[in-house]
Amino acid sequence: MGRIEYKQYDRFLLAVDCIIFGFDGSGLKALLVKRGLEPEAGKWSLMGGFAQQNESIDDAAARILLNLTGLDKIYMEQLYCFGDLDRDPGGRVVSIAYFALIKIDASDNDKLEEHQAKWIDLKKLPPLVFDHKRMIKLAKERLQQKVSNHPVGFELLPHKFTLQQLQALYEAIFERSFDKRNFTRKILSLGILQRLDEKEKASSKKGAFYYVFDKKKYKQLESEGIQMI
Amino acid sequence: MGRIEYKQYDRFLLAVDCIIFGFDGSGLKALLVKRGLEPEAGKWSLMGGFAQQNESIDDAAARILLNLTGLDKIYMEQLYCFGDLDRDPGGRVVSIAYFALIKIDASDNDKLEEHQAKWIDLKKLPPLVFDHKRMIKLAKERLQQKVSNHPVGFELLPHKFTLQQLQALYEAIFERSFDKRNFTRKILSLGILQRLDEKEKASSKKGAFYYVFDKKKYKQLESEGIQMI
DNA sequence: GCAAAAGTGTTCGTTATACACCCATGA
DNA sequence: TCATGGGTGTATAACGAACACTTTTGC
Repeated sequence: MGRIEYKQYDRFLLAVDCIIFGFDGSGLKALLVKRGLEPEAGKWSLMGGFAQQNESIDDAAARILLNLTGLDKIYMEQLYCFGDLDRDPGGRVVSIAYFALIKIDASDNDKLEEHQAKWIDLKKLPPLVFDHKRMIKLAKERLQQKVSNHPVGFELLPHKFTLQQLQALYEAIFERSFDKRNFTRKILSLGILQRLDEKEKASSKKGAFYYVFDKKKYKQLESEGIQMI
Repeated sequence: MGRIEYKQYDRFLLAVDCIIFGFDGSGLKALLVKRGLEPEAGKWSLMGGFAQQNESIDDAAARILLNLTGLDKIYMEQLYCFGDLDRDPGGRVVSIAYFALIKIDASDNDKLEEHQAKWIDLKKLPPLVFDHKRMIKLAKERLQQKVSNHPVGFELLPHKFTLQQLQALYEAIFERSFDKRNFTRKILSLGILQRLDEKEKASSKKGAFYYVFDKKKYKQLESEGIQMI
């Protein structure tokens, strides 16, 4: 069985664009770069690149993320394939968008500078090339949906975090506020948080307990379908 | 701004594969064809084809669906992009899967025969080429999710239908049974069904009222986020 | 001792679930 | 008149939403 059967069909450039989310304690942020390629070079853009024949699309996405952030083994999920005729004025390019969740201070600053990358609050997005704003919008909706049913939000927080940080994250993702008592009760009742003896003392005199996410307990629940919010 | 900037990058064959769902009153069905192309010609397969440069990916999906069923303006949604290296032994092909919901008796039978297409119960799937079984599995999960929040199930039923038909559809999609009284109350409370004066008399002596889906009422609710099940 | 954030319970309304009988009709 | 599927109500449990005060401690 050869690899020649399909030669008469059209071939496409495949871009992979990454919506990289981060959280710094206040707003939800996306990591944007200054586009290095014509057309539209110098404009704000998602980090992207072209897929190569010798890698899967998932691998291409991981490569592009690694290239920008120096990070590996990151939570990443395919978002959508954008295939409109005229989405890229530089040519017929079909783009497969991925979204990633990273700890905002874990990435390699030298690499970020290389690409003139910046964390930009989702509420203050500058004009973006092509259909990248639409991609971010869709990614945010998917993140909301995802985080409602799966504890992926922890990917955006430091290893240990306070309940207030967690709540601030949810409030940033959903752009609404939650009642502190209800939120705490709900989250703790899931049984996937483990309280440490250690307290965060920087932001209050009393100090707030740190928690860590207990992946083992979560895995038990995952199959049953968890309701986070 | 020319269309030459990207010429040094790899190009890909893009397949579009359609998971076409139908419902015949008992089980949930998928429309499968005998593959007409090497490799694996003659094996059961999803209906698919290659995308062309002069059409959007969405248009390619619509073209492929039309080609098989003769149907147009069908509920269709992009499912996922499958991009593993070795998913198609005939070559490096990235496939974008779409799922469609059609009324099972609306399609053009001549066209179905041309492609040796058959409606096959999802619980009795034969071996399928490539990763098509995985595509169907994912499509079913997405359908369940979709139908929980949006009244797309109506796309699978005749224009007028009884509550029992609707319940049977939901039971087929979710592979579980619902309590008749609770189901009826829930569905009617949404206010998107309109009862006709007409009854279906074939399957009972008393006869069951026909309902139609009131799209206008639904559109009002849609933005708020509806909870179907 | 006071300012500032942490932590904690109760009430109420809504929603989901479980469950069984009468109705209308054609044969 | 009886067999068949159609149609309907109620009681209980679970969950989500609203709401305010006490605790700790560094200054």
